[in-house]
Amino acid sequence: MKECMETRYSPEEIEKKWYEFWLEKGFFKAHTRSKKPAYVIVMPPPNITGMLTMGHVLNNTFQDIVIRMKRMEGYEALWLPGIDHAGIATQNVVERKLAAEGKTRFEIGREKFIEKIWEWKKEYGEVILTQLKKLGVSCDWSRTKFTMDPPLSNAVLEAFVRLYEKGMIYRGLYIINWCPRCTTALADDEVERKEIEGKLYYVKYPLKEGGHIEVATTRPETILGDTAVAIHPDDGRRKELAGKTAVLPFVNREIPIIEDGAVDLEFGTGCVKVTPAHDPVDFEIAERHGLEKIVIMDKFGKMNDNAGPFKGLDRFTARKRIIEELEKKGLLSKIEEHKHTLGECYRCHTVIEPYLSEQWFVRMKPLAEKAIDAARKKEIVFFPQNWEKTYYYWLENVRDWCISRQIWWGHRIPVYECEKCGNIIIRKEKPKQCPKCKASRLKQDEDVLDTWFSSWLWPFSTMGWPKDTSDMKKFYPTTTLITGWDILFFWVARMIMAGIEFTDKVPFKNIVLTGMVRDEKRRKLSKSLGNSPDPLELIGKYGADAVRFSMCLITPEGQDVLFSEKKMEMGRNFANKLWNAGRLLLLNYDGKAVLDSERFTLEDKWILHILEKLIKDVTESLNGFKFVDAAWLLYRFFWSEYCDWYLEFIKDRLKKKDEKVYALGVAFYVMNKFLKLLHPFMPFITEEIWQKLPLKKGAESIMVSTWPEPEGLTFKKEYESFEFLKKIISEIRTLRGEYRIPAQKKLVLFLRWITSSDRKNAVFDKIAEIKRLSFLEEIGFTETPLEESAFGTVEGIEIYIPLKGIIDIEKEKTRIEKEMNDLKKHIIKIQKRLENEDFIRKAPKEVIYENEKRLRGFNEKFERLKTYLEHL
RNA sequence: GGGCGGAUAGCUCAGGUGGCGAGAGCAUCGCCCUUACAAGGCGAAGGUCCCAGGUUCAAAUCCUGGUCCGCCCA
Repeated sequence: MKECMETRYSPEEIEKKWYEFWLEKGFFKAHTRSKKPAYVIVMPPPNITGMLTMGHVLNNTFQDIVIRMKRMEGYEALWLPGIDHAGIATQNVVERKLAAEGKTRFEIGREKFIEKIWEWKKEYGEVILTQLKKLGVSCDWSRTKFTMDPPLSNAVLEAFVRLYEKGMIYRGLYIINWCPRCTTALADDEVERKEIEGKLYYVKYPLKEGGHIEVATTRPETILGDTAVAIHPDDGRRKELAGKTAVLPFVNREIPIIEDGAVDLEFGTGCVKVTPAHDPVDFEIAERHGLEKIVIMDKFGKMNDNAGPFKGLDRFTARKRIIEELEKKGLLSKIEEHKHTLGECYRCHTVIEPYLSEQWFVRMKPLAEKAIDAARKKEIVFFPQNWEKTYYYWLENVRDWCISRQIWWGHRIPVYECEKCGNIIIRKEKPKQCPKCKASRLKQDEDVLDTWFSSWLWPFSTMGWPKDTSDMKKFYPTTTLITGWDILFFWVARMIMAGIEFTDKVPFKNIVLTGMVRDEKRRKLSKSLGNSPDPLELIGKYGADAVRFSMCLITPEGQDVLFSEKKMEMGRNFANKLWNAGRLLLLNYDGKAVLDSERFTLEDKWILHILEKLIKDVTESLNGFKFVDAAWLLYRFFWSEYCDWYLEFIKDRLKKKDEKVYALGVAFYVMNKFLKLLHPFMPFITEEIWQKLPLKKGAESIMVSTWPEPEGLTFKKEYESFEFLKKIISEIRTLRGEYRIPAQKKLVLFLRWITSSDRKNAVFDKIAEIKRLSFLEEIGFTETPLEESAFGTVEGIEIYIPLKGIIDIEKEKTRIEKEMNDLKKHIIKIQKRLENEDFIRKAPKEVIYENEKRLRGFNEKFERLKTYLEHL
């Protein structure tokens, strides 16, 4: 009943088949009634507008690895998926779609527009989740959540009301970051700063008292909103200017010259114009000096009534015109090249305008303190640990969070104003009447909440909070969060704050921060650069397993990944190797394989010994979220040990009827454990092979089988003997290579024992295998050195390959001399060390012993090479 | 300006608490279609461990300073 297997692994149908199987069996589902301990991961919800990127591939692979491993370890493993409504991004997408139809959202109105977004969401909103399935992720899809689902929306309103009632939310008129394209406020961390080669304009303001005062600015258009000029109180050079009055060009406003410590003496002329409604620093100066704050732009960044002659111009056009006009008036004294940073909207990359407006804010200090405490007390742990410092730094310098957004898509702020008496009511549901004056006309705040204001509740809003649901009881707090470091502040830190604030618990214990995926030139992957591969194409071409495994192999812990498609071949080739190893076993299997410790051979014990170590090492690496380490351990074990040595070695036994079943017994045993260790990385192919081979032990699927544990099958002595055999075989192969002797040319070879050794037995027992693996006709033994032979030496043994007529004496001499030179260097180094009295006195005994042993080995080898050279 | 991280083979990276003949993968160069696998096998070559000091019996590893390169925050 041999199954047919192609010589090449083709993943496509196999992946589809097993994913359907797992879904059908409900293996991804987690149960609240389970007695098993919970292990929970909540997926960082991708945007509904999102398409799968390599970044998603990377961190969802990591999440899947952890959750699959923990499931196999016997946890009630829950991986909860979901998507995020992504306020600004989604609104932009649907607005663009409307624009294509020649409409704007204002024309169709708020209600209709939101309807459109829901329609859009229905059609495209879950595309990314479908794409994720192709990757093989084992999420509990029955629990898929969306931030705008009624229970999650309820959680958002609940959080808002609670914070408001505690006095932690306030409304105020402040400078915020304004995106004139999205026409909304943004939080500080939603602004991306870019350094640009800009210009610094030096402008003269006439003084009422006569003369001028010169200021420098990068934004001349804001002149129109100036309400003062400031100098530094310690500025001796301009002391006499203080208290005088400047007259603004264009609008002829008289503004005072004031003194304020915030002025940078070194910058520009040392005098700064103060525009309180368009600059955060100037705003503070204005607060200190009681200055007027004049807004000069509308929400689209167009100059307003306060801009006098420039009214109606876009802010950048206004800048140009103002420069021209200043020049005409002779008020522009010079323009300098000037490097400075500019804020951009992180969603649409429009230049941010600092803008005075009324917004809602969350007081962050009290929340941040508790979040810092939690980390200090190790209630949360970062992987890699370094991120802890960044986390502290941000929280220690956190500013209040602007949470209102002037868009339509999102959770509308639950604030109602009585149209009659102006009373403000904060409530989850719209009140029927004003509790104060009983009027029934109440108007809800137009704004919606920042999307992150719903995301920060994600670990518990997805579990049904504020209700005390069975999910909350069983699965909250969650165990591990895996996400990119770029949203440490946006999201991770805020979730910790929210968790502590609303549930009294940190929302997760482990925080694993992955690097960003970049191209080989270290550039971020982006659509506009065209360096962003389509993960689905990659999966189609190489297989999901290969993409997953390759990404693990190439992603250094906590660092950015340099992606290139070529690297996907590593995983694909590995999958093929795995496939063919499975094929080899299957081709030899006649329905009988027996694991019998009485029949273990040297190579059996060797492979079992290193398997034992592999199990420990892989488990440990994964528990420390060191995915690269674990992947390479698996790669090397399987390819360089199991395939290259073990399977090659047992081929002789596979040909013998009475030994075959026992060899297969061990081969299958090791394969079974190995496939399980690999399964979290390559779920599909491991399932396929596991199902094909006689490996099943009471489980329907490898994904619900048990995680391997060390079983005490250690054989130190046999391990070393086998390593010795490997060295002999390698040495012979090296000699062959040196003399370019092709494998077809069978050689006769002589071994000479230098020291009697218990390893002799190992060699005698495995003569057949040694012969086969180093392509020898015959192995003989000799008491004395042989002439005209290629020579090699391994520990207590000398190797001679008679090469009469073939051997090039001069070449051989050079080779041996080079080897002797290298050896001599090391010998001298160790000798010196051992002759050093301080070393003998101070170094640990083991180190001294090790050095002595190594020196003996080197010397022995050196002497043998020397003798050989003399005989040449 | 403040903070964090990095510099090891041509490239990308490993090298907890000091002690290895300094490793891997890819790339390179030989030889081989040896009945699991050419997406393969066997072998080789390739290093001033960024620089300068210091600590130590001993430094790629620890300390100080410097150079260069990333990133984050003002």
